[in-house]
Amino acid sequence: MRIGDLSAATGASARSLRYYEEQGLLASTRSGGGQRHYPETAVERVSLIQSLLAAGLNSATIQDVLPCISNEAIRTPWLADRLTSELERVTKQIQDLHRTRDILAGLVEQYRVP
Amino acid sequence: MRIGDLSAATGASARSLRYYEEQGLLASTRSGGGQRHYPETAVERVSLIQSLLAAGLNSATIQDVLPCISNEAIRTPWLADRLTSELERVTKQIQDLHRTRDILAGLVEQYRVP
DNA sequence: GTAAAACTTGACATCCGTGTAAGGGTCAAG
DNA sequence: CTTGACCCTTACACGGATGTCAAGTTTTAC
Repeated sequence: MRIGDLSAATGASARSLRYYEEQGLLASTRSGGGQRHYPETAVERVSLIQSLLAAGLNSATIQDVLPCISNEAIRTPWLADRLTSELERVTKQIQDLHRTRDILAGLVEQYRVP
Repeated sequence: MRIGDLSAATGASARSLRYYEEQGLLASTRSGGGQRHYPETAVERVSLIQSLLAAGLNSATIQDVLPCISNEAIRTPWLADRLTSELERVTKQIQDLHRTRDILAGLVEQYRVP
């Protein structure tokens, strides 16, 4: 599939897909004329990238953390620690968001027009 | 309390506190020489601001949503709708983060050095 | 009264994923 | 072929909270 198809399938803009590749997060092959082609599996990979970005990981971290193009999955304690630390961060973030949601819910209650 | 005390009490930098005031989120009185003074209640208010910022609300939205300096709480259907919409956004964000946390947990499992 | 610490305003810098525009090349259908 | 849709690279801009520097003023401690 070409970049437009992948974009349509994932909701990521073509710009973003090129950026992911530039950051070493997403691989593509090129046709004779230089256009990118992706395997079907790219859809899931982009979805994963989007999730991790939304969770607050930056592309360098994702690059470290995902088995990728030039970066075969190497099992090191360091990598496991890194992942665990990100996991803890996200878990804390979820807890904080719960608190914030409660605050917002309280405001909604308070501001509701009777 | 002065800005340094409030900063220490909340973890927000003095820069951020001035920014909150500039955005109409935080009030202060000034001493003769022009230095800001805050009531004790400012600590809680800053904490609230920080939560809402962390939840992805921008300062304009927070200004709309918080009963504030120049912006007395006016109960309008519009405001309730706005808050509700933010509440839904945060709720969805929490759901998405749960999914991402599971993904990260899976990676941790997978990369763990045996 | 003097020095140090804290504060003021203003301006510019940073991050980083994404948008967007320019100028040109590729590909498939008619 | 030609045409229109799609894609390429390069480069610059943005948002928005926060950092940081500069030059000057206020407050506090001694």
